[in-house]
Amino acid sequence: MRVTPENRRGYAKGRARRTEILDQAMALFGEAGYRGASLRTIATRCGISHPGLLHHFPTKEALLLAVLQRRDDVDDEWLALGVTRGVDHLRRLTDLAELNAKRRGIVELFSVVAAEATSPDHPAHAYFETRYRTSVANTERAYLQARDDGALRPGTDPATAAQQLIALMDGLQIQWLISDCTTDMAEVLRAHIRAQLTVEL
Amino acid sequence: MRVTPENRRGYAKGRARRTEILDQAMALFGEAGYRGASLRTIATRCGISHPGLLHHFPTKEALLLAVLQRRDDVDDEWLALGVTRGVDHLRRLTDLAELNAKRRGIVELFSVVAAEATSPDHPAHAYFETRYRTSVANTERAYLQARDDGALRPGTDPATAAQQLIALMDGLQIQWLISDCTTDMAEVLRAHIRAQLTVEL
DNA sequence: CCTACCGATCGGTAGG
DNA sequence: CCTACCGATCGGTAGG
Repeated sequence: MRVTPENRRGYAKGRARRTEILDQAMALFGEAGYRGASLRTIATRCGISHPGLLHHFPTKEALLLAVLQRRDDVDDEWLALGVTRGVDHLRRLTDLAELNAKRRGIVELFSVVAAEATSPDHPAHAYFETRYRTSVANTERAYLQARDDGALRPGTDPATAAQQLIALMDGLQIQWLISDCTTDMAEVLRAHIRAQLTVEL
Repeated sequence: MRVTPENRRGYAKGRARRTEILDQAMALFGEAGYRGASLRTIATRCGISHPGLLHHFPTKEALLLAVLQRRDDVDDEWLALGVTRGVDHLRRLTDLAELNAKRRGIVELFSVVAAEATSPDHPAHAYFETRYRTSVANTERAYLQARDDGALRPGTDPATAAQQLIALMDGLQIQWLISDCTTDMAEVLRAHIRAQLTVEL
């Protein structure tokens, strides 16, 4: 197919529409959960009909997975996985908590859908299973590197510390959401990590 | 009304039915969340029709609140609130995690519904708001008592430690559920608390 | 991208 | 406790 100005406009429009759908879907999945969100509501917020939405994403399930995948891509890039290491990586995680405190929608999305997805038949079950495994593994690697750098307090087990840190982040998000954002997630996280280190965070 | 054998049997039967409904509702709310659970499914599992269920609990919302309240009553009694104090109370919380590892349904119920209830319009929103506040307050009191007993490591702030411990318990439950019960919740909790104490846990 | 529709399911009520 | 029903809403499809 020849690339004419019309074609380019058409593709750009389609991409913009897809992005708008993903944004609105993220917000509603966060507010109402996957089960509680309806395609009609998402579509209306985008100014289209719900069969119009299904033209871009064939099923509700595909839409959810696209939303989750996009958020992960953005956050993984922001975390600079593979670049930062050791204590730097741990600090980066507290920075992420600080950033998340300005993005209620994203925090809602992951908190609510992760809880839903503990059911084995939930469409995002496998996604979150993998996500937790890799999150804990990445964090354990950071603790191991911190130990190699002599920054880890003796008696701190990297594997246990990794499970703790990921659990703490998730639990704090729930508290932050239910307490109407009065919990200082980043500061509570930093206090936890500081107690594990022999160096400044 | 005179207490005849017939009355007693009638009341006992009603109580037994109510208990069965609460048990089945707890299980399904945990599996599917509040929004995802239907009164018809709960009723069928009890061997009655869904209008039959609504004879015992007037609305779905009332049923949810009754389920949550009953679990809290049982757990508060088990925790022996007001009896155990200081380090004993912290140990009691790790014992609760150990007990919960044998009660997947209850863990699911609180994890899934708490996440749902972060929405301000969720029927259990106020319930969880209060629940978190009192849980954190009770835990902070235990840390303060531990400090008075000279059992708390210097530099550990009781208010922060309380937020951490509650968040850790909630986050570990999610990990435990999604990892198909391979996470050792109680042991990870104990490692966290030990690092804060100058005495044995 | 639309309108119009499908069958299924929801919480709750009427009336017994 | 039941049957029978209400209006609303759901995800998805037909057909254009």
